[in-house]
Amino acid sequence: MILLFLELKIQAALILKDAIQSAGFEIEDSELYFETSPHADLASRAAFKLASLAKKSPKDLAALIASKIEIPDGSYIGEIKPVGPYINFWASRNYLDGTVAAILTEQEKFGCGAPKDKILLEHTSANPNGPLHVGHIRNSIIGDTLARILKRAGYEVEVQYYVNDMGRQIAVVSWACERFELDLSKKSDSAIAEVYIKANAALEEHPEYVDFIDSLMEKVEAGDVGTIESFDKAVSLSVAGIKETLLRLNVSHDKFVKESTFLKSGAVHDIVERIKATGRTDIDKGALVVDLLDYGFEKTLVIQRSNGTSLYTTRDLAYHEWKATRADRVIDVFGADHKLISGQLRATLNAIGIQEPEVVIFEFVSLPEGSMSTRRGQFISADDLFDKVTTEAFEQVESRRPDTSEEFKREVAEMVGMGAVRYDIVRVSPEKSTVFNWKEAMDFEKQGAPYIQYSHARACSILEKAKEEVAWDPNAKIDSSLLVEDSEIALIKKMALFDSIIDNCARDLKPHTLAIYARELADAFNQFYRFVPVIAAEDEQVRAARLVLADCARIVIANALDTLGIGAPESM
RNA sequence: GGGCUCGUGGCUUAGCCAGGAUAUAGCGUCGGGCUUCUAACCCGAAUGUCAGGGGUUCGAAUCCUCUCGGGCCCGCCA
Repeated sequence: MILLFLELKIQAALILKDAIQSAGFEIEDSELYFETSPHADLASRAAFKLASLAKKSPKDLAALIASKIEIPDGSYIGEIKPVGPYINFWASRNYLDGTVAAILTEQEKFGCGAPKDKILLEHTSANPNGPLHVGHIRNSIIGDTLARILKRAGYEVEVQYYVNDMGRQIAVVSWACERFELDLSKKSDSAIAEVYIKANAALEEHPEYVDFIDSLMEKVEAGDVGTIESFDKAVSLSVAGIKETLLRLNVSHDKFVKESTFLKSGAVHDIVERIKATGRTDIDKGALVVDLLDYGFEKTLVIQRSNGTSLYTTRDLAYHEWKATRADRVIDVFGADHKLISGQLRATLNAIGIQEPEVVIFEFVSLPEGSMSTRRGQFISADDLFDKVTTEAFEQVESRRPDTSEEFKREVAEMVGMGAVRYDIVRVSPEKSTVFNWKEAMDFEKQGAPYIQYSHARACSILEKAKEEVAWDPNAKIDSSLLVEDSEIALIKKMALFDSIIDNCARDLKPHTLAIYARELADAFNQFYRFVPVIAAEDEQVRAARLVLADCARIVIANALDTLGIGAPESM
């Protein structure tokens, strides 16, 4: 793994720190105040911070520090200049040439970090009471993109889907399957949703049926074989459909872990005992509750119903205990409705000395008519969205590339459509609640996934043509110092940022930053494409260098798309 | 009622955690660009009291506080 921008920053820090010390001041690494800036490749605001201490103006101080700067030979830093109170850093030719060389050497590994700890990441974990809807896939897309980012950053990542196979909703599903006829001509998860919606309507009309649902839950908890089988059957049908949907979204899980596992193993019982041993528990109207007041929670947390059965929370505690033993870090991606409960979960785990998960919260996706609900049948299924988007994409391919084969059109439509869905969701930062909008989701003109994919296809197209027309050899040695045009340099610098983007995303657990970077990278390539002739370059050496640059762009765009879980078509 | 969170041009959105150089980009609008490597592209223009008030600071979209508006949550659902 070769560091570029991250290395540039390290070198800049050393140089600046030495200069500040030569100027007679002490400063910590964390006080160098580096920032990326439109005015330079890297800028420092350290002069502002030292100003009051030094009793000098930031401007004078910046000039003083700059005058003490010594750049070692071979540095990634080429020039450092004070501009007003700022100390601006520009990259050297060495950095640009190093970037091109690193991309060629590392290819699809470009941007990867050093090997790190093991992370266990849980995402999606939607209840198996119907198909995934457009709210659930925000979880899947954020979770899957994070998993890809963390892997590229160097972590060993195991991804899990936690399957609720014994809660109240599942009891309703199981009851629904017996009471109403399943239409198995449909996709299995949709068939489940259909009877689940009917069952909920029936329960609302006849509240007396609720006792029966309760008895089902008690039977499962007691290990009644027939009831467990009936729950399992319903859950399997839903999960099979959910897996199909996730596969199409290019989202994968290493394990589907069932809640009931922890009841059967005795882990749920054991963890309740451990919590009791802390002296924090109490009986409130027959239910076992945990006092978490010292963790800032006014209300107690119920971990056992008055009839003695466990709750989702109880089983989730046991699940997290198990996860903590399998990895160095545990990360959960949850919807905003889990904010409070995940805080209580963390507090309880902390109270019994178990490693707490890091929780990534995303806000809800609602419909113009209100929030989505499987129970009420108010949702847009992910399958429906995928079908509509890929159908629209197919029409686009048909009109833009009429001479291509049916198979080509279908493949491109799938990549473009699904890419558009993933990009549209991942580009927005998780803390914003959004309203689903068909028009936005179907728009391929804006700078979304198709824009990035198109730039990749363009790069591939140049290279293909070069192989045919000028017998281009991708392995031929080139002189990258011939890449001197503004748009060439801007493209190289943008590519060099990839490692630090991955690093930042992995640290902050914020995948939208990568989405924005990918778009800017495509932007930089498109400008190069527009302003600089590659195959038609007059000088043969220059042409060879530009072809390599196009190849580098192809590699980095493909890596960025791959990390976003979006396909990179060679032609579209 | 209480807690958490969001509010940035007509619409969508970056920057906010770690306060500093003309506030990011897209869509839409207006104008320009295909005899040249795929125009799902590129270039230019107009559009902002960064929800509103108050405070901290040499300096606030960013920190604190209040108000308003949207979303989510508030013990035996998950």
